[in-house]
Amino acid sequence: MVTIKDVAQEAGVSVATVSRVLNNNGYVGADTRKKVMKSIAELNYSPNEVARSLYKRESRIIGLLLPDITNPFFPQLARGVEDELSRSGFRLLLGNSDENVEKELDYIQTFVQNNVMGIITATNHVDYDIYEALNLPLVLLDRTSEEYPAVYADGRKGGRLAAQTLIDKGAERITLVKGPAHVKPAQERFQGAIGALSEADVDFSVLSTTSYSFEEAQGWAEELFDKYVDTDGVIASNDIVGIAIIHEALKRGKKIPDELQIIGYDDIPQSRLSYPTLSTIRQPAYEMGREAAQLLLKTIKKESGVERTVQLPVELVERKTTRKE
Amino acid sequence: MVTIKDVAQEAGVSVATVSRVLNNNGYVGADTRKKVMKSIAELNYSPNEVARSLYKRESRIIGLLLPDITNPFFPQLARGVEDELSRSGFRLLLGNSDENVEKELDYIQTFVQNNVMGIITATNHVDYDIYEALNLPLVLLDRTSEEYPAVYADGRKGGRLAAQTLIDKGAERITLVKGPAHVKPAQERFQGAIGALSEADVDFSVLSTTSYSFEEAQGWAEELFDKYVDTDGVIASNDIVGIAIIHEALKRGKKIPDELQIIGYDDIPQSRLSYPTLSTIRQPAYEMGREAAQLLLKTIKKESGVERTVQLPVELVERKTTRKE
DNA sequence: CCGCCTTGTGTAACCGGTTACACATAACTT
DNA sequence: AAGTTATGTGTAACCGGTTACACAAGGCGG
Repeated sequence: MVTIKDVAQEAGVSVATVSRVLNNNGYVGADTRKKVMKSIAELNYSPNEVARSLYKRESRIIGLLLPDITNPFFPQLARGVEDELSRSGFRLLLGNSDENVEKELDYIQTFVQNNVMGIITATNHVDYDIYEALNLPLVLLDRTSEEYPAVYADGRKGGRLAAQTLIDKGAERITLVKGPAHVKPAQERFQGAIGALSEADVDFSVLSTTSYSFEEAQGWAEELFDKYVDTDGVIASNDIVGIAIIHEALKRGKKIPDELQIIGYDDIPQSRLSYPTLSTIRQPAYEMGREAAQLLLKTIKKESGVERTVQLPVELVERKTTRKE
Repeated sequence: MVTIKDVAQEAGVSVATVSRVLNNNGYVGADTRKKVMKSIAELNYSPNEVARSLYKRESRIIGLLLPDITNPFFPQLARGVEDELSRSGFRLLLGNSDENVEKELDYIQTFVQNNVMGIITATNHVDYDIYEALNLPLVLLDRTSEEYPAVYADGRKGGRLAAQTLIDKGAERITLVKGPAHVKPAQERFQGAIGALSEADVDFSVLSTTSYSFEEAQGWAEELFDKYVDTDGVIASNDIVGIAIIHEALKRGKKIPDELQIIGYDDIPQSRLSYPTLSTIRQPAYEMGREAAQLLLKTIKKESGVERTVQLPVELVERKTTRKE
């Protein structure tokens, strides 16, 4: 490993001078600078971030904690975060929590141990002590909070919009699929939908589910049609479940959207590739990731007047699983 | 921030003793140990990994470089790597290269600067100097190599299997979709398919594509049916493109699998949710990630007799876009 | 010509851990 | 009882950077 000492020796100067050249601060004579640069290039030296981080008590790393990168909604968040962060030279320490408190605390701890400059987290447990004790810039992503800066899309409004859409398009026996109870955004969109349904003149039933996974989505879909045989409108808990429902409906010979309308949530990329293409409530995931990164960067730089929360708009994307009026 | 000094002071011992307690090495008296433990708990101390890493010249971080986490094949690899690695207390520094050399080199450099203990990379550029100069355990993932340990599934065989399947099931005018030229695994499966097609008695044509993205997949599908109107069997470059082709085919009123058979590649989770469900060549992505992590860990621990390469089997998954004999 | 400011560079302390080494005491050996 | 070994603990060097401080030399105003 080539260190700053090697460079100093090669250039015939002290390590302090090399450091000054590297960081472009303090006084350095023009020809000294040139010599040092030459030595750096010759030795192919690049400074050790760990040593730097130790002294400065900062780093160029931020921690990103997501529930499960395998759920297609999250890679987009992650890319948004990464693309924005890497423009400022930051790197990502990534963790999947599986919505599990222990894993989460574990990751947060190692983030801290590694001197991360900030944390972006999609947690359902902001209330835990660890976040409070955390003396670090923190941004919640895809989650709301009064205490911390947060970037999210309006789940209540989204749920409402999903329900209202089906109502407007003439669904009369709506089934509302409720996402996992411990996942906060799932509950918000559920509440929104319940609100709109309650105010309207429609029958509806609720199917409770406990996961978002591909493996189980098919099971929920089967359960749905077994229990609510004559439903003519389904509000899915997310697009994965929505696509599973399309699939099961076609298998059972239901005509979409004439006999059955379906609306998803998230607008993951593959929703445009389902058949029929899935109407859904779009959350701008990539944008959310970018916004969270920007917010975190501003907090790190201690810029004044930084927004506490950024709420991004949800939007109805009409495709082929809902009727044209 | 509470440091080892604080703990030492609180417990009335030296930092060396605290360190010995932490690392469970050297001699420590039973009651001293107890005192130290108590102080650690009281102060809620957890050691700074950065300082540790600096002295030991090692860390509990490994670098993972993937082309694009937004492509549904890769999150599975990433989860496999993470799940396996976290069992040994390692964390993941993640980068997306977009198959772009500069980004790749940039990430590799920061990995090194952060004292990562090893790197897992899905690169098309192993031949670059930087990997050679890298004095670090390296494992290639989803890529083959003579020089470095590698974990991959047999692309040639997979391509061959895809083609042979369509031939066996009676397709007579096959279209082979060729993935991006700079992506190595894409070329291997392409070569495999070409091989099988050349040996058989079928007409076939090749459609060249330059990306795997959701956005463009639909375009490739349209182009395919515009150019090769009467094709009755498509070998897609991956499942995303495969699903886009199903979609376009249904839109054009083709009967699947009677008039048109389609076979994908990868077996991403959503392939089970397409309609009709996509027949495909399965790569065990999660397993591949795990294997790569295991291989890397073994290399780090300098275990002897570590395999150079792990080739995982590809497998035909027959679903509804291919005929039953 | 003298005092002061600007410029340029080196020395050494520091960040928070780990560990080689020194030293002291207790426990065995023979 | 003296020598040897095992046990327990502290001091200080070290990892590779950054920076406070000291010091020297040159430029400039009065």
